[in-house]
Amino acid sequence: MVARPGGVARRGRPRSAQAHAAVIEAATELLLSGGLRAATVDAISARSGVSKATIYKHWPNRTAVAIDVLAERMAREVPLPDTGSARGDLAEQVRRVSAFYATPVGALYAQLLAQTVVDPEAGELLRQRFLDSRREAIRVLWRRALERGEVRVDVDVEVATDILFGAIIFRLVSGHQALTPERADQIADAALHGLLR
Amino acid sequence: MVARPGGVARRGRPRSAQAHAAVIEAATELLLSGGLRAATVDAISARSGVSKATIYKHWPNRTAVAIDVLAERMAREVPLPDTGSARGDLAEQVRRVSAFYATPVGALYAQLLAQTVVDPEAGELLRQRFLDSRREAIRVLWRRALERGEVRVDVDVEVATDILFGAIIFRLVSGHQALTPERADQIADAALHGLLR
Amino acid sequence: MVARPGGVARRGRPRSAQAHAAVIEAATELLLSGGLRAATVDAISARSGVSKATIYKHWPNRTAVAIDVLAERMAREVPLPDTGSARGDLAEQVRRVSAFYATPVGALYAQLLAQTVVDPEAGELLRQRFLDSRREAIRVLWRRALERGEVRVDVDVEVATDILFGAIIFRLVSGHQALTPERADQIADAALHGLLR
Amino acid sequence: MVARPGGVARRGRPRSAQAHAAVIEAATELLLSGGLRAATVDAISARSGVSKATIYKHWPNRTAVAIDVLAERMAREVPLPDTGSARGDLAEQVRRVSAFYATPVGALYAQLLAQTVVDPEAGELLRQRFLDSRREAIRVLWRRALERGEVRVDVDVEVATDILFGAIIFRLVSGHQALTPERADQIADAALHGLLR
DNA sequence: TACTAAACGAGACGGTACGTCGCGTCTTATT
DNA sequence: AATAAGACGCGACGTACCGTCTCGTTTAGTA
Repeated sequence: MVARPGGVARRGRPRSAQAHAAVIEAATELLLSGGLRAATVDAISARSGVSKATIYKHWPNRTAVAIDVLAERMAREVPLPDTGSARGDLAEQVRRVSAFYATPVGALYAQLLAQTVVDPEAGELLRQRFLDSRREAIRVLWRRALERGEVRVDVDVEVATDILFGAIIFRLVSGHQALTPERADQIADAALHGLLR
Repeated sequence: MVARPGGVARRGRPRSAQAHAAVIEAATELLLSGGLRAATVDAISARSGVSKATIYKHWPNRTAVAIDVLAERMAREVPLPDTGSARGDLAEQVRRVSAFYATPVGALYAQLLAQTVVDPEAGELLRQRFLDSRREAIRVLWRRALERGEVRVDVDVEVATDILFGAIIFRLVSGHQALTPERADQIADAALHGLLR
Repeated sequence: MVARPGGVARRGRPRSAQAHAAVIEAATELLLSGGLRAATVDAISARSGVSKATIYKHWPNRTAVAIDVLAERMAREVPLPDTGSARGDLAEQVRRVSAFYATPVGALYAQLLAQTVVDPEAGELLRQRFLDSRREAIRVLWRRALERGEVRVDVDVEVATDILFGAIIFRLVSGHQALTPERADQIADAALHGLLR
Repeated sequence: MVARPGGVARRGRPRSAQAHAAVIEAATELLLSGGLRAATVDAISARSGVSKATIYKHWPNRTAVAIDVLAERMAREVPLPDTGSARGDLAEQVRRVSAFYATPVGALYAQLLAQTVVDPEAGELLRQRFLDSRREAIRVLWRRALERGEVRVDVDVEVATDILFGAIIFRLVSGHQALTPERADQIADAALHGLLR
């Protein structure tokens, strides 16, 4: 039998990994073009050619699909910096994260964060698949800075993380002002001022 | 005859203030007991005795009703402090806001903030009816502090606001740790450390 | 001051004949262009500039307005024939009625007849304002024919009327075939064949 | 594998015959107790336990459901007569149809006929699912009578059908007089008088 | 010339039903 | 035995008319 033009998936049994990838791809496109709203299970199914039942076998709900899309993108696009100084590393990380959030994928993160509040299970999932590893990365930077004696000993690392990134998240979520690189620098400066020795 | 204060005389039967109030009351109850999810237009209509059509004449959608509920509560429950010092006022405000967010109504705010991201119109409305006035309150405190020479001149008030409340919002929205009064104090301390002279 | 015909002098502002006429005109336009469906009270009000409340003071419901429109048109457009023979008169009347029903106003009649079945009050009204006078006209023709000895004595006039016009109504209402003049003639011929001596 | 009788094998879950039947049953009850008015889609859904969405997948609107109810009843309750003579068959059929229309289901037919006029799509459906087969039955009787030489050759079968049943329909729809068996006989007699040789 | 009562336009109101959408589950035929 | 196709119950959406009900504004007749 001749292969189909365009490499369209064949129907039938041997398709599991392929179906998974097709869903992620279709979901990514929908999420980037129309946001979380547009990525309905029906739409993903129609676009990917994967049946709804199969999607529900791979993920518990549509939010979980979106979280997978986000986690994959974030890991790929925002690696940890190492500039040699705590101030430099932390400021650079704020800048990178801020830049990432300004992209369409960043907007997706805000939408997922939002979903979290209404749907606790999605929240747990988002934390597991995404947030925890990001916070852990900050803990590494902070520990490094502590060893170098660059930061205040009396400030908890969790509080520090909240302060450094909370302002950015706030801006991202509430949308009262744009999240420009300049703003990100100002925020990093002012926040670090209270955290460094 | 004197023209009405603030407007032309409207023709036709005026909107029923009673219906409006009944909707707000029913919505409040539903929001507090079941969150944003439970406050469907059908449910509000059934509980308030106000018809769906009327609700849709007063508000564009259910989110707008919830925003009105929130705005009313927040205005009533979180007045501006005046302790005599900038540090005191700002720290006290962070504490109050944080305490408010820990209540069921505060949880509602998080849910609305969430909705905002998915629904830009709701975002605009939330900013108009709620956020702008809260931020304006902070600006007043900041200006007072500037006059007293207590805060850094080179920090923009918008950045300061983001830092002071962003961390709280972050915690509220992402739910990685509980928002206790102690945490609120720590956050206020560390953040203010970077903002005061 | 002259006493009003048939009534006490009424206090207050008299009913506006102009409003009445405007409603009839707007309703006629709506009925002819979009049928009974389109002639909603809201639409009539908007088009005529007469308020809904006023319309409901002049008529009990929208069907009553349509009946008035129909009655006025029918009376104006289909007078009784007098050709000199029973066969001629009756056949001519079948032809005229049939031609009238083929017009847009005739279609309206079918729609009202239909409404009748669902809404008994409308049925009573339609019979009073419209049907009774039409049937009475046939009775006159029939009596004339009886005197001339042209029709069967053993056939009840009501039955005769049903047969003569029922076929046309059937066609009009069920729409299985068009109501052409030729068909009307054929129907008149075949039906009269069973009624004449 | 052998192709299915009358069609290609359909993919996916087949439509539930059970749901279909439940809708028909619930609709029948509602129609008989409260007429076309009472048979709203919401009510049918509630009574049958079948969701609105499913009902709308099986039928385009509520009128179509009622038409199916009617067609099923009529086919079951009014079989074609065969008395041996054309006069007998046709007269008997007029009597049977007339008796059927006098029942609550008959009243439903009138209401549907009514709906038809306002809603052309419903009209087409009613003709397809109901009227055409009834008229075909008459054509069979007429042909049989023609072969026996009992009816006039110069009368079209469509015209004959209109005359025989139009009077009954007229009475049914306009409600000017009751549709008694005696009247039905008189109508059959007078009408046939003009159609027989 | 006022007064007053009814009718008026504008439009809000409670109510009922509409037809649609998305969810997450299920059933059948296919491969 | 995993899939695609797609039907299903559920619940909510936002809209359309219905007929009723305020409002503030004419418009005549009455005092």
